[in-house]
Amino acid sequence: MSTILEIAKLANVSYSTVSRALNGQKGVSEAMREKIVQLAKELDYYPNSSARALVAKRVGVIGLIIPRTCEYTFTSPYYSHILLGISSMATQRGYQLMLIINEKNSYAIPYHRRQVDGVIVVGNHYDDQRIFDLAKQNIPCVAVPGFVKDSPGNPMSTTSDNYEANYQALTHLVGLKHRRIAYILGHRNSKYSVERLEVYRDVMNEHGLEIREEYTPYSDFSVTDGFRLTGKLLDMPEPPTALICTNDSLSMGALNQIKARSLRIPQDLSVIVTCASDILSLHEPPLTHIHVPVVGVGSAAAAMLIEFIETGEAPGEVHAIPAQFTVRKSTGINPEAA
Amino acid sequence: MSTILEIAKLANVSYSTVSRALNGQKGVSEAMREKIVQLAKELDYYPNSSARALVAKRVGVIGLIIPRTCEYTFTSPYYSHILLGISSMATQRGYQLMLIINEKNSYAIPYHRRQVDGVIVVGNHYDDQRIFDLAKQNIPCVAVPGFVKDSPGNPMSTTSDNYEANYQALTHLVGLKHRRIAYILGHRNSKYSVERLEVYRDVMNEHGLEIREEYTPYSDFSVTDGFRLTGKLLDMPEPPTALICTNDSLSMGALNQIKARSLRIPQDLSVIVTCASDILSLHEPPLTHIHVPVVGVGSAAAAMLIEFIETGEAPGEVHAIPAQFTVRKSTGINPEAA
DNA sequence: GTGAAAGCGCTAACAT
DNA sequence: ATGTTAGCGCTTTCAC
Repeated sequence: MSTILEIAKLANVSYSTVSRALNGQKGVSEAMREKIVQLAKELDYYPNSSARALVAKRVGVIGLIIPRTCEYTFTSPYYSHILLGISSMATQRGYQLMLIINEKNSYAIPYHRRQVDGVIVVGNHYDDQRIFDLAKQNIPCVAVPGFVKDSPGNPMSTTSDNYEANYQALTHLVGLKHRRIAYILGHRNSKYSVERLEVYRDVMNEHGLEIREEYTPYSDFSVTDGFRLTGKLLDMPEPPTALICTNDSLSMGALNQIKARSLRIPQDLSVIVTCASDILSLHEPPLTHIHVPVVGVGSAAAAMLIEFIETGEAPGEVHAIPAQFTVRKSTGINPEAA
Repeated sequence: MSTILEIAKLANVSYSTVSRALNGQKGVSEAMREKIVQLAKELDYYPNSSARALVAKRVGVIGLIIPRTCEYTFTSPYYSHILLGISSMATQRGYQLMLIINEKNSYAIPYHRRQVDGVIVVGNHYDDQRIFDLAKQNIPCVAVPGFVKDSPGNPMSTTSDNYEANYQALTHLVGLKHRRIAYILGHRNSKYSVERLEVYRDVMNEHGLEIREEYTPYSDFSVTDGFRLTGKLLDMPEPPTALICTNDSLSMGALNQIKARSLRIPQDLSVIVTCASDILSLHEPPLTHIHVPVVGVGSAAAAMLIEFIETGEAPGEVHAIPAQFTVRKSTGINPEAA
């Protein structure tokens, strides 16, 4: 494993010149720079990051904290796409990611050991006090996909703004004469469920439609629950004529159920799916959908954190990226109203 | 951020004494050690890992390489459980994990920069030459879940041994008088598909049963494909009376399809699922299954790599952990033979 | 049992 | 344009 010193010897210069040349600083003749760069290539030289970190007081690593409660993170397209976003931004800005799964102790330790320059906490469980401790200790930190309440003590966060897109989606259904609209939500405590239910109520009230609690069931976000709950909704004496699901997995389960019953979309049932990934993009008919920009949420989180690490300034406490509503072929006029 | 020096001052000793005390080395009086440890706690001291790495020539970090082709890694229970295994072993042995997703250049760079002491490559695509380059450069490296051919040039790997468990499973079905047995495989190029098909042929031949290619379809490993292919199998003029699926997702899709058609398990169809996770563990009836010990495969990979990093000795080139076959209630006598 | 000093590989301020 | 030097925080000889 070659060092700067060997290059210096071969180039017949001091090693500080080599350092300058390799770091693109001025004060080196072009000829010498080329010679050194060439030599570095030949010797298969790479700078030792520990040595560099020691003097720079920066390691160029971001800690990705996956709380225990989020082990399922990996299995959800939602979270895996957030990770992709974080990862691509980190790479682009020259940072590495350190994976911290199931940390039993304080989330601050990797920072104290100077293994990371800051952390991104994946998860929105605001009962995990350790997330707030980070902010209190002034450790560079972004929570994603954020919290419901963004009180002053909260860390920075990035998230998606789902109100407007959902408002459009529900209004679209009402415009198609649907009156019995179901919305399969996620966990009862999730930010997203709270948010979605709020829009649902707003739109229904606005149009003087009845709000039935059984039309907005909570779920565990899974394919299976999507399948099960859709079945339950369709088995009601007065089944909904339109259905929205709150994430990819639920949507997939719902579509399976509908297919299983040989119901036609949108003739028998209008469906709007929410998607973070593209696993539903090939569905026939093309789906009217709400696209949640999670890759963007992830990359925004990384960008925000890096900004803070490098400048010490928080670019706003919360960064919300709007979801997009797109009409395609899975929604149609309510058959009962035709 | 406090250093060893501050502790030394407060304790009125030199900083080498502090280092000894904190690292549990002998040559420090018990009284002094306690005083120093106490002081460290009060000052919220943590050793700077870069400084330590610089002298130790070890960083205590393992690189987790997720090739581009494995982005779906995160969404598959199979892979996410491997990650859990790797992660828990790494933690236990005091190593951190660095996530390297979608690396465009050589996989060797993080090692050359001394950011990691070795790498685990997740994936079994033997068309990725960069995996073999690692081994050639003598970089500590384990591939998981391994390759089909383990020729001398291959890196170390850990994997699951599925022959025996599948042999038992298929023999179990034959014993229940099934003659038309379907096996939904994974990708055509996957190690697992090759392996499974081999057992399938062996067992069928052994019992003089006809091998029909349409009973062993390839898939993309997904829930959707499990659903679709099961439908296709059941729609055949001579549908199978027993079905095995090669992973969690396919199994889930298959069960959805079977439920969708209101077929009874095992009266109408015997089913054996393959599972790495516990997402199917609550199914009714309880499923006869092949458990693939992927968490173990992951932790074995990490253990193997760490062993190699610390001792320089390869603990065998391939480490295969046997899968387990368990009979429960989802398999029964072939109704046509009753 | 404890201290002094060298050195890990690098950057950066200060000389020349 | 290039060299010299100090120092980042730590471990580890080698003295005493």
